[in-house]
Amino acid sequence: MEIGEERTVFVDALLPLPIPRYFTYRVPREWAGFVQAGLRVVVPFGTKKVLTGVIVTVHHNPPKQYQAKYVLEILDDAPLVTSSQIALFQWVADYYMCYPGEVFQVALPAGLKISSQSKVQANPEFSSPETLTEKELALYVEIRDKGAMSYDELAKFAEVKSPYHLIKALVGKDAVIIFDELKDRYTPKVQRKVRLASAFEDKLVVTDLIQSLEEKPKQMAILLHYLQYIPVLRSPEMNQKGLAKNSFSQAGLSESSLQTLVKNEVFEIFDVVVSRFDETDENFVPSSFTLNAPQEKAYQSILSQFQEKDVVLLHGITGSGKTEIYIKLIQEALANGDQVLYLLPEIALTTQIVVRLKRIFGEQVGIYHSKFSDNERVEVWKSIVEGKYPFVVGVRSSVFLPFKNLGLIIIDEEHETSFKQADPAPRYHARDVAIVLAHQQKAKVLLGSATPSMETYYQAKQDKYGLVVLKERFGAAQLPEMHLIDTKYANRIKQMKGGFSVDLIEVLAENLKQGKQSLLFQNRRGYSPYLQCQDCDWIATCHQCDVSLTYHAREQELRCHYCGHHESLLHRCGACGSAQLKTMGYGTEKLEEELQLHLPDARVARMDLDTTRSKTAFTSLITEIQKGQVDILVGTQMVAKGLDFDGLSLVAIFDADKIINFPDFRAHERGFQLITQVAGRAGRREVQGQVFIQTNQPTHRLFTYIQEGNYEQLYADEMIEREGYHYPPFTRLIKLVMRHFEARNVETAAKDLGQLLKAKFGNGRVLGPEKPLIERIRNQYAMEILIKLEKGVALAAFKKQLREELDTLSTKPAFKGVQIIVDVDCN
DNA sequence: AAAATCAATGAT
DNA sequence: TCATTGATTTTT
Repeated sequence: MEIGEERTVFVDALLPLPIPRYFTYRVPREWAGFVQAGLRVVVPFGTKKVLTGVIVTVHHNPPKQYQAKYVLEILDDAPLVTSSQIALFQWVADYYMCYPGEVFQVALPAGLKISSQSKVQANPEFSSPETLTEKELALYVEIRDKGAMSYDELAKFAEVKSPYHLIKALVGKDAVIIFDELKDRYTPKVQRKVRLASAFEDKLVVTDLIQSLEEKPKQMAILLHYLQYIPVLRSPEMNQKGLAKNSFSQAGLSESSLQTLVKNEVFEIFDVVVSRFDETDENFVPSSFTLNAPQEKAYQSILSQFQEKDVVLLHGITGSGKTEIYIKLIQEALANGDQVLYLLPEIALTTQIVVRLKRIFGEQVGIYHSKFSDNERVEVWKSIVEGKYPFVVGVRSSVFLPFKNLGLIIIDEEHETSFKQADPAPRYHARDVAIVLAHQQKAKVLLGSATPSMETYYQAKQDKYGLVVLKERFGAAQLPEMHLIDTKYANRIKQMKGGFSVDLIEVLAENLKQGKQSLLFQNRRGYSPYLQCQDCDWIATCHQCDVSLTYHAREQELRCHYCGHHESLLHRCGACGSAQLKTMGYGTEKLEEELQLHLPDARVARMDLDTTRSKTAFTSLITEIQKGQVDILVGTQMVAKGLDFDGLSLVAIFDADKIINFPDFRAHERGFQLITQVAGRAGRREVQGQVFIQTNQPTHRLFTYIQEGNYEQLYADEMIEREGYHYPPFTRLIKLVMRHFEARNVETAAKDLGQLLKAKFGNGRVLGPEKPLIERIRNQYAMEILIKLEKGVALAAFKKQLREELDTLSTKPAFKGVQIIVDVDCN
């Protein structure tokens, strides 16, 4: 080809779809010059659908099998997705056995994905309704009355699964029109501002203006208010920035007088795009602090271990002041010009730690969190691209942000299972992806935890990761004192009042008398997990899941915590009709109520999913507790993470047995972590905290380890167990879940697959198929197969084989309609 | 994943 | 013969 001759430009785009390939589109000539990888494009896909994708490669190879469609739109001037991000998406897809499109889908905030939805509207020129059948007419009338309807709505209205034929008929008769609704979901936040018209940016003119308003006190007040904040006389250049319009109304000044001034062209109103996070603290002073001796030692140790190792584990007991060390490291990295990512588990993020980081890092910090609206996520993404936030505090999905020069990643509460995404693919572990991301960017990773995961601690012991231990609590704080309450014994000597032992009520009462706060932990929301008939033992269950329904007292409802189904409270047994229905078991709601009975003077509050649905509810509850307006807080595991209340001196664990008897190989690890974390909430200041644990097996060794804070012994025990039974960290687990509406279909399919995998990969490696804890959810039956891969197995090759095996299998008749989910490194 | 197409079954 | 439903294929 001649130099200078124009060649058609094509791009391969990554689309947010579960399809294992990129799609090629042709670029219109006018854009050919500036297309590049990382730009978002809007492309047609299928018949009448439009998607947002990202350019992965730009080339000149026309596809041979088909005619490429045109790119419809290019959304960015500069790349919004970096090439290293695309590489990371690919890695995640390979490792977690899903598709790059699925990773792209979760990585990109919805606001950055323009979407189209096909809708139908009535044709205004349609004039011959007599040609329609009765059904068609009804549908036509509905469409006309509603203005527009989506396919889904249509299908629902017409009570058919696929509305396509009906629509085709209506379109054929010219009764309706199909149209695409394109919507860019991101709307920047604007602030309405007021400034003086440029003619008044002169001292003399302003002085004249003041004189002319002598007789108009209301307008004068407005001008003076403005000059108070924007001293135009002294520095006219400040006028351009203007003053927030709402500041006038907040000061109680007249809206109409302001309007008059605007009309007289004294003031002008304009909009600026503002960040959603800038509670711009103009007087912001970075607060400084000094590390105590153990912290300083740990800090130095981390620095020196970073010389050799890319990942260091900071094992510091609760209250040892890990955060100060993080802050020091972050400050150092930022001073170096590096970006920093601070990963936190979902719930911990809405709390005090963020406030504190904001106070220290001011406008440098961006927050990436699901409790914020999607607009805010978009803003963080764009700002990072522009280099505005060198420091990001975020949840799981923030590992997919467009970092360019990360120097440090901190993963706090490293052991938290919420770092692993469970349901829609990609089922990734943010900690592990972060380590890959760090490697990619040549950054260091600091994992922090009081109770590290067995996997991480193992890596540290194997010398793969560095290890720094921090054993002393910060300041004068002491570790809490632990007491076990034997509920079996208490029951025998009739010292139980409902689920409360008399001892527990006594210590709560005593703490209340001393004016101190208590925390009652029970990992179960709602009023009671069962509703049971006293005559025939029948239990209310969900009609589409194999679980009991939880009674929620406030709504007077029975709820399924798995499918979201809810119904009003039953008054008669579903089997025998008896009215003797009784709530069984204890949820947080019931504990709240019983506490109130036992301790009528206590101010009891509850913190669980149900009371903290909104961001405001959560924060207002926290301030209430901080102000000391709550004596006893009843809460689920969300209280275990990152909450520090100074006045909290007593922690009670209502039912420890549930936690440690969980049928899972990680039950002891989880039990140790959870109870230690909850206990750590007690006595953060000078006062020594008290922890009371109700259990019917007080001699269980796990409690001894927890009481002694003996993580090492737990680790040693677990290693023996896990090596013996081939569990992580000695193996890697891949879980296959099969689902189908017919129990028999899943069972036969699972059996087939199990046999095939055993034959192919060896009996020892394949476990199951087994029924999961909950056999049926949303009317879908499930079966599980667990694959254990010992050290040294070539993972990538194995996964490729497994993928091929699953793909060929899914074409077999026994597998028709059976959904197979692959979960790598499952929890 | 979603929509179109193909195949099979049922109603008039 | 047409309509409806379920399964399979295609998407660039």
